[in-house]
Amino acid sequence: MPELPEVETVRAGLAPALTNAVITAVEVLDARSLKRHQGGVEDFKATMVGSKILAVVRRGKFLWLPLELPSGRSGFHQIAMVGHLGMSGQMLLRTPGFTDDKLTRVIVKATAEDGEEIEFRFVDQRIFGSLAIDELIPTADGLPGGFSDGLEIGIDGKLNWWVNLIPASAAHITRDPLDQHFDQKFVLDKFKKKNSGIKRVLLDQQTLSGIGNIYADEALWRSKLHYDQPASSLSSAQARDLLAHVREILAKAVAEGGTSFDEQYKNVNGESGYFAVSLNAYGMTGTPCKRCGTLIKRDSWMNRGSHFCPKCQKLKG
DNA sequence: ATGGACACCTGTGGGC
DNA sequence: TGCCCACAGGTGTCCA
Repeated sequence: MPELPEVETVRAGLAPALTNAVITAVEVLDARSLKRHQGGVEDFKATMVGSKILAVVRRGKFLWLPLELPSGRSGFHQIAMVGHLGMSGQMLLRTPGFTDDKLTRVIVKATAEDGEEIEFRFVDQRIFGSLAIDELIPTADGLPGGFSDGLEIGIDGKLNWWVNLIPASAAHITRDPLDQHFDQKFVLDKFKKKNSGIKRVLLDQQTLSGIGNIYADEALWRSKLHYDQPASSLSSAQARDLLAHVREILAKAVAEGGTSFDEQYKNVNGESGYFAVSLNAYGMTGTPCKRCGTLIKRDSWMNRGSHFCPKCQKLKG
């Protein structure tokens, strides 16, 4: 479910509450949500409790919280709690005692920087998402691992230790189109080399990250491209146009708090985003194309759906 | 390299 | 009301 705009909405919501918060307790209601954690439930709890959250960082659809271990246990470890929302994950901020969240899998209790007691709840219907402790390793390009909140420079004027690091489990994810170090030439070169359909390439998190089924369909609709058009067949102008649309759509969706159309995407306060009203293709099967009036079609594609205008988005060549 | 199938899961809505 | 099927914002792996 959540793609870059939804994950960024969550990140931006978590950051003010969790930065410099100290974890006091962890409750694991369903161990399957920790399946990507090497070491089991007790190990996860032992590492988390007492640690301080230094920031909330995002690349593509991955989020991580660099952790400062309590003194005496710090050693040389550079670690973070890595979270992924999968298809149905939510990260909610609650005050203790709030009881309305169904399908809660993990609760992290913490004392915020201002002294308030807060709860971070990981809610996930399908359990494709996960939380895990992971090692932070240097980024391949030596640049910041992801987007955070301008906390890169510490109070001493130096870069914080976690800035140019990335969780080992997310190191294969390339930069997303909203990353200030996004390498457009790298992506355009990949397009030229790939004969796969352009939608498949847009969804490949090792080509560019953050795009999922909604925003792929939306970007292709705006660019008048068919999902199976080979990436290598795009002209340079078409490829650049497509990336411009991708950026524009992602930025607009972030500004509107993401896309919500059921109970499966909510921000940290349990509220829906507003981008759904801007959708032109995704989920619009059978409604008139807003450009030409032809009915939007849904094709089964890669075990999911592809929504497009059969007239505006014809396969060419 | 590339495409396809499938595994991991639960919940909802439509048709009969 | 119940049952069955299709479908859902993702990722990783295995196989032709």
